[in-house]
Amino acid sequence: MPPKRKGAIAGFAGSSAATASSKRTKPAAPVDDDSSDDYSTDSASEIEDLAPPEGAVRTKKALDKATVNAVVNRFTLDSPAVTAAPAVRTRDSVSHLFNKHDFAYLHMKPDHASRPLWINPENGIIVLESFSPLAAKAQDFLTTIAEPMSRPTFLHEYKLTPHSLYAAVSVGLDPRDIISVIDRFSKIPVPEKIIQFITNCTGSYGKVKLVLKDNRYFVESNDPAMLQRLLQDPIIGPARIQGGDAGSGVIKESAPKMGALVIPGTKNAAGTAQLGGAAAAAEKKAAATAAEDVFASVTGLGDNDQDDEDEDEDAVHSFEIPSGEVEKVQKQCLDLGYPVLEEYDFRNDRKNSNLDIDLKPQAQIRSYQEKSLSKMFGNGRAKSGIIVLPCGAGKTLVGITAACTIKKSVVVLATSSMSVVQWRQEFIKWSNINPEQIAIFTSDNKDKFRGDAGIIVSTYSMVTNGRNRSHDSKKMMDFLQSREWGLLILDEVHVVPASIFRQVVTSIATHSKLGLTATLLREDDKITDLNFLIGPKLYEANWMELADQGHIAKVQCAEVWCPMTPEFYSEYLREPDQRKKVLHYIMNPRKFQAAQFLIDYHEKRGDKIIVFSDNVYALKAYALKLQKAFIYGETPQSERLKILENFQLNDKVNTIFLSKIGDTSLDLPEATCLIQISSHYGSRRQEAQRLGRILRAKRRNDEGFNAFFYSLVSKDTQEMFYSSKRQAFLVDQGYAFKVITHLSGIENLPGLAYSTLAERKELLAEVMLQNSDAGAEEGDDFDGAKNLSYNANMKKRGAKYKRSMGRLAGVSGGDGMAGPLVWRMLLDARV
DNA sequence: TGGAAACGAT
DNA sequence: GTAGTTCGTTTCCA
Repeated sequence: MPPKRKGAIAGFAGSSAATASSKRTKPAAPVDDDSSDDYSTDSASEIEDLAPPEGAVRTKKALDKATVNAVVNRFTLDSPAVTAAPAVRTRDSVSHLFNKHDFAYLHMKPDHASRPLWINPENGIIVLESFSPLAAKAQDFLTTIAEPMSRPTFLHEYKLTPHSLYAAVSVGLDPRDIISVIDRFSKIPVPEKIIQFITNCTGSYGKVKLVLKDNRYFVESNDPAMLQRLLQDPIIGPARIQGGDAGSGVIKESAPKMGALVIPGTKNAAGTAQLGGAAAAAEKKAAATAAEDVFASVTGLGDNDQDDEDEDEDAVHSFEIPSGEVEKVQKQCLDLGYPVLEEYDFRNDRKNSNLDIDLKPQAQIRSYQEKSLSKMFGNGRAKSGIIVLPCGAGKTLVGITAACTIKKSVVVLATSSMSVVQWRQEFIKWSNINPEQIAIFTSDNKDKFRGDAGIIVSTYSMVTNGRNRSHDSKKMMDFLQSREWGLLILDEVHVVPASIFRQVVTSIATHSKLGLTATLLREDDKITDLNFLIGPKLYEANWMELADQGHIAKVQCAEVWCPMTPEFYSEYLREPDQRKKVLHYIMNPRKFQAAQFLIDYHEKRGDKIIVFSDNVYALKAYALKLQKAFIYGETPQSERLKILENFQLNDKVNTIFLSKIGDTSLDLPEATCLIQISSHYGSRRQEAQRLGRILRAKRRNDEGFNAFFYSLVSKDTQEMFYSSKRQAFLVDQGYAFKVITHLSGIENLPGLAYSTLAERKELLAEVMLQNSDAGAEEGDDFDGAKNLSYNANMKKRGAKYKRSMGRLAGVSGGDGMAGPLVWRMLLDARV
């Protein structure tokens, strides 16, 4: 997978450190070696230079990867060496690393050193040298046509996928131009296979459209043969509604004309919008969206207006499908290679009344927000899709701006009732919407908005609730489903693929959908469903870039390795029950000491600290021992508020402990330091979300960082494995996790807990008592038989997975697609 | 206000 | 191909 090597090995806050990457077991994903074509002649001494610091754990895989990347960096930074490299590979100490990913046969262009891209001819993976002077331009282009996979310091990795190419065509790029731009940036001529791939993927895009008319869905195409093909499909055919007037016939219409458009808040914002026709020229300019600008700047091409003319002549053919079948049909079309295009020509929608909404003048859109919106409104119509921005980067404002552009009724869905209230407040803060026209639909508020058009903010569970509804709720749902909406904004869109929540997409009739999230990640394989549930990913911001530009905080991430004390470790090893092992490594006294030390250290520096513990027992134990406030699920609302208020305003309260309640569902005051003592398996999303809690912090700036993120891990336990899994997403975003093996000065901390054996034994006894309590409860349970079979299952699994360990271990760290089961298997295999 | 039920993520 | 656990959320109802 990605080049995991992230920057120099450096000290951290006065403690001995090594980069986490040096011990990561990353898989031999096919990507690894792509960019490594011609440097096999490198000498063995290079490898020795990279030997890990004394004491760091390092697997062979990791060594290989670090070596490869180092060699890449070496060569690409040092162009004379590249030029000197013979085209024919010689047998040496590193040749074997490349295996079948040896691309030495490819001919590099004479001036390859000044070009920033490598392309893998086999799988469409593109590696960008981010230190190239052309990198910024290349990056803009690549984010449009390819999927970002990993963006650490020196080498960024992108992948050409059908979805990314669909998205590229949908913002108006032409396949020939895509190929010619890649060719311009590439060190090697674009491989034939890649050209084929791009042509194939883009050729079928846009031929099939899904259109909502009068609350009915139609599949449309200019090409009758295409519709015939779809109707013959065993899944799509039967879904068709037969006999309806519009359903059976051919509807002739002229395609809507492409129009210029100003996204409110961008550049001259509300100003030009009000000038009307006078500012037509300026409008035209603004409509040449960021994507086109980038494109034009590298190609000299850019104006594709001619294409519209022939469209106008074409008749549009269509058939109707029921709303319940929309998801199925969309998925099937995608599988057939004819992705369904969903666009909303909102400016020519005369049927649905307009909503009076504009951005307030003080709402200034940042460049990346503008860029993401230009992907959505690239051709004057609203495209359905997903925008990915890190926490704190202003996702809400993007959604509001989209609403202000479309100016039709909007539904906003969020995960919790708290964020529903926030969405409404933000709408009122950033736009001139009449507060009476924006209504909240939750369990304790079911008012409608005033007038013909308006905004409704609700939760996913409110809309999907299948059980009996209260009377008001039913009335409100009828209202929601009885009308057409211009835009559906889906906050935290990564939750939508869940079996119940995905219903929202079809149960609300909307012309366009905008999904927003910071972490387009799930630990199951359902995230790709969003491609047909919502639409393509329109934009994904680069976290590091935003941090460099000062839009989000710069965070120093560290993993603190806490050795197990002997008495805890032997109990940990002795304990057969997986679930009970957990408490041993979370309650590890050395981990507690590390937490105590770090809290002390950062409180003295004036930081506000949040400590996360997913495990409630540990949460309470730590917080009580350290005499800090804590919040978890059972904490009553009033107390939550009291604690948060104190945390924000009281100089004496600088540390709070939170359960996973803090991941999403609390509105946290600004913190500058985050310590994680226990977490939920290998959830990459949780890790990213927690980090997001300090991304707003920009107040402090010490050693170049605004905030600190520590993850406390008990050494030589399962936790190490989960921890590396969890970090994968952030590492791909370019974050470097420093490994701290020793916190200097910890021995001298006055009042250090558990420094005597007696204290540690007492703690151990408590932990074991807690565990046996949990066990007793289970025993009392009538479901004893179920438990038995579960345990028996686990045993069987253990045996099975041991056999396949070698192969699976290769998959573990890296392609990010390994499901939870695979991790469990690995755990069983390793322990 | 509190409990029950259902659901989500792992 | 599937269940496993725990803690969180939401809803509605008494």
